[in-house]
Amino acid sequence: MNGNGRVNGRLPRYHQIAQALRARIREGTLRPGARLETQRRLATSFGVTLMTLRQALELLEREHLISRRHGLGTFVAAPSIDYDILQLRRFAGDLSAKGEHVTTRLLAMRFSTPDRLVADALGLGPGARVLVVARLRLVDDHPMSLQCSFLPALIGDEIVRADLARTPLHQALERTLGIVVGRAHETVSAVRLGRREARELGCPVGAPAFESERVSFDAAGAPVVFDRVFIPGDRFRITRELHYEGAAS
Amino acid sequence: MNGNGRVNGRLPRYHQIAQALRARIREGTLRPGARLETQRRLATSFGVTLMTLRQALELLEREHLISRRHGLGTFVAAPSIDYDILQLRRFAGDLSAKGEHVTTRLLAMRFSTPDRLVADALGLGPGARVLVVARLRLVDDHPMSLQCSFLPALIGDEIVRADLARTPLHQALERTLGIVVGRAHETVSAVRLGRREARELGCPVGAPAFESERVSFDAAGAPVVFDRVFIPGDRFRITRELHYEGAAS
DNA sequence: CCCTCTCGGTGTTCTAGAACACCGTCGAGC
DNA sequence: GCTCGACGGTGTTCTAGAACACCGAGAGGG
Repeated sequence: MNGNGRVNGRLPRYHQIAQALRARIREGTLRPGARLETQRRLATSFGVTLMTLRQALELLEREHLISRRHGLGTFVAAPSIDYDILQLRRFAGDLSAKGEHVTTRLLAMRFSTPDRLVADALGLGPGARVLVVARLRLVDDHPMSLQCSFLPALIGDEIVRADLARTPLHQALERTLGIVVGRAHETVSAVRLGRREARELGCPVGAPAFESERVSFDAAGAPVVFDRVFIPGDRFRITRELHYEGAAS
Repeated sequence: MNGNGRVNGRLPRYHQIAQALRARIREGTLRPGARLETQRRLATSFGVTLMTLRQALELLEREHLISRRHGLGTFVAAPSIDYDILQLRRFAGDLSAKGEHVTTRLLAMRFSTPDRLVADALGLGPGARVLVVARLRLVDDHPMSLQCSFLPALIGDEIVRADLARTPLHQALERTLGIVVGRAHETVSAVRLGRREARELGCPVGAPAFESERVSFDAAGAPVVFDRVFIPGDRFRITRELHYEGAAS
């Protein structure tokens, strides 16, 4: 009747519902293989429409937390096993090991509202505030990479005081808040440098560069920090060593 | 008013719509970066409700074919494919699993003298001859990567006969010569596409791209093949999952 | 000149209801 | 005893409309 859109300023209703169900699954109230209540029943009990509830289920299915089967029901999916075998080396940027002189210059640190990609990655609703930390990494006083980190406001409040020009962010997180990063997901693409990035890095606009976007998660699986890094292509390379096991048949 | 569900026995309406839009993108009626019509307008022109149209867009967004931006519009995404760097070599296999149509076009195969970098990597003296194999990888008939492989003449003599448009090089090496690649070293950098690469890949000259250079070694540790691959940055991303073990050691 | 605020356009979330489509089961008929 | 068809339960697709939320641009104030 009212088509209210959103009454309160928080997360969309279907996100909230998804979170609630996620919690039930994580806590074991809903065990793998168990069948959820009927969609209609769930909708009623959450006080929303069937369509809205289905949006929530959509999210969960995309995360492989549930599986819906036409005519049968909705089931908690078996936890997918992460068979990540190879321990990937770190970026070859571990230059400090090579005796290079690496420094960090803090460019900016302020609160702001993130763009959609960042907000999504951090699981924040639109309008949430984050702490943005912009840093320039220099090798032998030559700009090497431009890094923007985004932290949820609650975490950012505590981090603001740390001396991020000297202390690695991960270390600050651990010491100040006891947060340990246990997992991260990283995406690297090849892009052209924009005006601002080029200026900070001292490159011509449009120079080829790596852009890395990384989400780090704490031990509980909650997103902690989003990093966006630009590295000019002429100053950096990714190297890796591959080992092909057992050449199976 | 009818809430028809499905009148005909075919695909759901929103799937049909998604297909129609997919076709427009593939055929170039909608070019990357272009803005689609308003959701409301599209809904009207397809004769469906906003909600139904949005379901179609949902599909396309999940496929990374479009990107929707609140307050701005819906845009055709630059073709881009997530890929796990760990499995770079199993290129075709993974994509076809996603339902993409992957083909290889053999551009050239001839003997020539390699440049210094290649010769060094293969442990050859100056003036040695190598077999050069240039291949274009296409995903859904759209150029995806340009790959040049260099093999020492002795190996190349046997490989010339293989149908490299259909047979993976590694497979040909194993079947024809019993050579099994056991290890490889790869370097990835961000570069600007040169004239020739851009032409083959159908990109503007100077477009940002990944360049991967890889040396593969056989079980005895002898270099077997050198690969140089160009992948436009708007069609490819490296993704990886990192796991930080509990500060072991 | 710069900052702010409003405004129109665009995507987003939600409602209330209806008609399907798919699945397993159970009973009638052979 | 076995097969097939109806049935109830469950997920799926769709409608028509409404109220938001977000963004960029342009107008107005400092």
